[in-house]
Amino acid sequence: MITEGKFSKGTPCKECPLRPLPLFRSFEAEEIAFVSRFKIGELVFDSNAMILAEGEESEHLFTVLSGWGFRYKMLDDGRRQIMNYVMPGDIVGLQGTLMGEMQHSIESLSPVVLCVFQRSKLAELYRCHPELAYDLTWIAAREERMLDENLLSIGRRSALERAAYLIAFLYQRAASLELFRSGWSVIPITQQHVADTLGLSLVHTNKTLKKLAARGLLRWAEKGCDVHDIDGLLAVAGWDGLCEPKRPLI
Amino acid sequence: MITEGKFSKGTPCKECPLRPLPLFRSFEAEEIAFVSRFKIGELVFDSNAMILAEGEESEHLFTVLSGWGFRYKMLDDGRRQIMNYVMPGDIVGLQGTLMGEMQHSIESLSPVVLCVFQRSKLAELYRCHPELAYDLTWIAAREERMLDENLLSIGRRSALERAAYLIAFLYQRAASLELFRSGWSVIPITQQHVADTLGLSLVHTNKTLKKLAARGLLRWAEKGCDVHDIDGLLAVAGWDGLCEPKRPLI
DNA sequence: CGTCCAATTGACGAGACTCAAGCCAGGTGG
DNA sequence: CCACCTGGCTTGAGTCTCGTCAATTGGACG
Repeated sequence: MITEGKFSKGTPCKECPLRPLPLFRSFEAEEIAFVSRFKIGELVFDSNAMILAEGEESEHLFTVLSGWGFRYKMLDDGRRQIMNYVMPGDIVGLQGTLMGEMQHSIESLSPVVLCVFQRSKLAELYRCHPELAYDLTWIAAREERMLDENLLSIGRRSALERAAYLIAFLYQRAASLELFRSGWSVIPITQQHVADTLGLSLVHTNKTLKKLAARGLLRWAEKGCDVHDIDGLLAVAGWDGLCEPKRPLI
Repeated sequence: MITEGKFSKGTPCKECPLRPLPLFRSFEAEEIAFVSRFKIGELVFDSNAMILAEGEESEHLFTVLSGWGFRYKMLDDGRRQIMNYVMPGDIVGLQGTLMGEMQHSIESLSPVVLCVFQRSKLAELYRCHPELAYDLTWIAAREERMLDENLLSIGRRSALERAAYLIAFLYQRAASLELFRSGWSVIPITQQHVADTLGLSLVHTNKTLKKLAARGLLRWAEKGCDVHDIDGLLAVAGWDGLCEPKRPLI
């Protein structure tokens, strides 16, 4: 379960596989040059590894280069709530970097590669690269927006709507990152993850997902959820779908 | 219900009544001078006024100078979820400023005064005042942290725990702003607000609050919730309480 | 004195939880 | 190669939390 990440030098930012995606805004050569100096290497994790733990003081700031993970908190008695999922391009450890101690944990759902940034250079980023500083705030505001949607879902949607919303949400985020190019559109989570995201029990989550499957909207596959009918899911959730403008990337 | 705010010139930032509070970090004269130029006036709202509406393009950025409000989203059929509450020192409209359209609405719970900032000067803030830019990111991260706690609560705590958590949370935030100096510690919300925050029905919320009242932890007063035993509430919620370091203020 | 809003209360049903088994695939060790 | 184990999915039964409906109270206000 808990694995230390392996450190390596990694790819230079100039050749970053994410930047060319249409999802991300374009970058000045100067910005990329700074980010290159900001980045001190990469960390590689297996599936089901603890990437960051609540209470930890994260020395660094990270960007997800590849893979899936999830961000969660736990109560003392073991109840777990998943707050959000992390995917390529997402920033990880910002809270810890800004405010000291991490208030949540992050685990991987698949092999994950993180870009590691030097915390001490953060001040330089704010001083010398206001556009990137702005981007950091923007990314924090984006996370807030996702949390708002999630909260709306858990607080006010029925179990069926919630489940449909979650799967549609994850599908759309992954699709916009072109993670499904291989033909398969499988989201690498277990039903326990779904339950802990939706605030439901595992048993009831299972029965709810069955209903969505019975309508032909999805199928539970070997290693996750296979989406069959994204429009159907959106309709059940009563959700317009993700509408993301071009995103920055640190 | 819906009221247009009234605009006025307002107090100069040098004499801001919030800054001297021990809760906020100290500021350089230069920073205050910039913020003074950044601020273009004040907006005053009555109780129960719509401060910002979902879908609106907010022309400006705001800081709450005084009063209480709440931030919420609605589903098409009228179900409402309150995401968080806004209190003095909180920034309002950042999402709208950064990303265009507002994705949530804000209403006042009491008379509210907002400081109005010129959106067009935001770039200058990032260019010339990296510490303030950093503060903006910090504040966004703080909001995220509150949302995380809230999500944990709604997803995984029982109705009684949730209610205790919410009241304790609001009480502590208000106390740290010294809003209760007058002797009264009344949180100006209705049970409908509590219900819409906790994701419960009004009836069940009422019964839950009665249980807390029966234990002597609070009392429902004329115009809100009167906290009697904050430690008792924290204990029921299984929560350590707010632990906030010195905060920035824009 | 009526009206309105918020709080309250009781009755009843639906949705969600817990408990308890069973199933199936993949991995491991003999 | 097979027996065993484990993790994740499935299912049924019984219980309880929580939602809905409906009616009432009580204070504030005109």
